[in-house]
Amino acid sequence: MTPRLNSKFYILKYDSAMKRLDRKFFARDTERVAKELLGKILCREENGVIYRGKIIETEAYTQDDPACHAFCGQTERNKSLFKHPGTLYVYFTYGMHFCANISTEREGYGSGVLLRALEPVENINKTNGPALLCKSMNITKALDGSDLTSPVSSIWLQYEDAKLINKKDIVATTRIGIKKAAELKRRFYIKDNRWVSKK
DNA sequence: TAAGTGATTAGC
DNA sequence: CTAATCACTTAT
Repeated sequence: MTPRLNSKFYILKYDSAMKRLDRKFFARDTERVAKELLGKILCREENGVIYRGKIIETEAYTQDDPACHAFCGQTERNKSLFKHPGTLYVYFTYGMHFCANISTEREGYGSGVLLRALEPVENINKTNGPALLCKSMNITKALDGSDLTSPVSSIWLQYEDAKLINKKDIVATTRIGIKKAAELKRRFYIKDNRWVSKK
């Protein structure tokens, strides 16, 4: 598979396909995926425009966790959390906001990582909160169920050779905006990053 | 600290 | 069916 230099379209498709994080990355322990997503680049293409942001804050949710949307089992709303790892779960809340998660572990088990904040990289600006980042990239319910690992998906994670964020630069603390299981330290962010959502 | 805003879900 | 809740944001 070699890109033809005279075909812009072909190069774009080739480039995108080769750079995407694959299913194996997501098919692991949810907390581990939440930590390793820090520093990765979330990409979204719409109408020929590519939006990019570096993930700098995440939260882990597993089916055995009372704060997880999947805790009471699968419903029409949360079904994407149960799909194969790397599936996007977008939900609508407070009558006006969308939030995005990525399913983890294995098919049939309801778990995922909430994307809470990005550091702008390309064509986005206000991204320091889970609903703000969705707004900045126009992530809506229409994308719920998307396979982030598919070479033709309009939303994906860019593969980066860069090293994982050093453990000493990852802060692990309590999650925001939940009442149940509020003591669990399943929120992770890159230390000293100015785009971390405010408490 | 409270309002805005409507889908989702649990409980009759 | 009804009512409470909600992994948020913005403006007081």
